[in-house]
Amino acid sequence: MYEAPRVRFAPSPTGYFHVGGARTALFNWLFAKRFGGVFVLRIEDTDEARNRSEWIDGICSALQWLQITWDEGPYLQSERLDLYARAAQSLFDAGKAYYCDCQRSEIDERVKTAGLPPGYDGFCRDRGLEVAPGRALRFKVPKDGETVVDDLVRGRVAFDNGTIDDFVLVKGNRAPLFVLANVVDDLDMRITHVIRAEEHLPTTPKAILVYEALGQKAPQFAHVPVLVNEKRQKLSKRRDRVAVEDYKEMGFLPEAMENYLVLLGWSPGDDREFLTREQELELFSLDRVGHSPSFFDVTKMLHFNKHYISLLSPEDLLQAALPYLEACDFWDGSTEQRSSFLKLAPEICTRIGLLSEVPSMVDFIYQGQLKFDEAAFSSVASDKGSKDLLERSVEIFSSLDHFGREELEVACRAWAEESGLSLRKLQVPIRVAITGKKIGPPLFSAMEVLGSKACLSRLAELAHMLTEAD
RNA sequence: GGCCCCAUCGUCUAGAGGCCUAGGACAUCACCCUCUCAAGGUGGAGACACGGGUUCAAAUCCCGUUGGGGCUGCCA
Repeated sequence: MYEAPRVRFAPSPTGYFHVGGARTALFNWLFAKRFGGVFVLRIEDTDEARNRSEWIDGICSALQWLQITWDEGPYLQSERLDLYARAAQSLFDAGKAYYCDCQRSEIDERVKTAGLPPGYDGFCRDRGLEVAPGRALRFKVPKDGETVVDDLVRGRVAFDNGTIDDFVLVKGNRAPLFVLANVVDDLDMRITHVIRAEEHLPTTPKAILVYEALGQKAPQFAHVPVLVNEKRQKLSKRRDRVAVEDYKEMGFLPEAMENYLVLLGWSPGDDREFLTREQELELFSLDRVGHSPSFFDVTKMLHFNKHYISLLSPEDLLQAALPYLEACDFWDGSTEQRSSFLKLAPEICTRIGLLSEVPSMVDFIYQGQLKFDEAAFSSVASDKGSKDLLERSVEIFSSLDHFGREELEVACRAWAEESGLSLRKLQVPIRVAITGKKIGPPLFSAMEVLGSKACLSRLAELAHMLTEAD
């Protein structure tokens, strides 16, 4: 369908990696890979406020984390300035652009007194100004006709040239602006398809005009809908949680985030939601991209995360949870610790939504001095039967030949039977004694992993504490 | 203000004129399962913004209205 397209993802370094950017990058990547094309990474750092190497590293590592790999780049626009300067010069020489020394305030004032709509009034268009410090280079937009964007997702969008101001190509300090650098680079990098957020649609006719002025053919455009917040506004750093890094830190798995993101504005056309990369590659197409903005819904993304976490092998869960474990003072990463973690892993991977929840599920195994959840402790303490239950449990468990989950369960069921208590009721104080909490992995598995010695002493200890409290 | 885009359950979406008394998923509610919590299972509630056309037939096509959003910078 498309022959070896060349696409690019061209983020501007802002100090964090925006989820909307991640989605755009993903669509570009999928499109390129689907048709055997090339994915180029280009950093748009022409604005001096946006060029810091650690920000660029941040973009790269976030992309890598999401498994979005680039074939070329990262190219830095800040290192390609001469290219833009040459293009600007040729535009000026051809009479397609002119220098302007107007200050913003002057323009605003003129426009206001003339009762014109806000924007540039073309004051310098015919003044024949030469290049000089402080003078910006503006593009001479044709007065008549229209510029059409044949958008791959939106169809034909026409703009009246009369509504487009003479925009700035090069700043007074010689720095190129977005439209210029963007066009020059897309040309130089032989980009065939520009897949980007819809917010760029209104500036696309400007870009097309520049391509034409340069005597070149414009690439194909595809504008994908933006991501919005619950108030349906474009996601912004100020008011919304937009950094991919934040979600990584919260404990989202990259595959969960990627899978969630691909479904924002695109669908495979059937009821499938959990998709592998292979399936996405097989199914992705621009004409299945929707036209309306999507709400970035963390709750639904959490659902994907739960799913992918539940699929993790014990080893993979450990690996993924390591950063959270290592932040805990009880974790030393010893072989013993790892092996008991691995034993309990199958029980915890269906019980958490975020990797950051892992420590609270396993901490009881590693704490020398068990930390009790306050509410859990007081609910056990307030129940008069707790102490007897605990003392009795020590007797029962210490007589076991083998301290395994099955034996523990059999013993407890028999005990419940004879005492007339439900298994559910009976396990409450035991669970709190063992794990310090009311919720957690299945009790008998937890006990098996902890081992008989520690279990028995914790049981006795809590019983003792309740005695003292009396 | 001007230009542009958008419009199916609360949310993400399926739907490319009859298959739609509109399907799925998340969230939500109920029930089942159950050693806690999850997971899983079953079921419920829940949408074509409005008004005109076109057509034998419209969620699907056209026009308008309304609503939302984006752009309008010597940011990208």
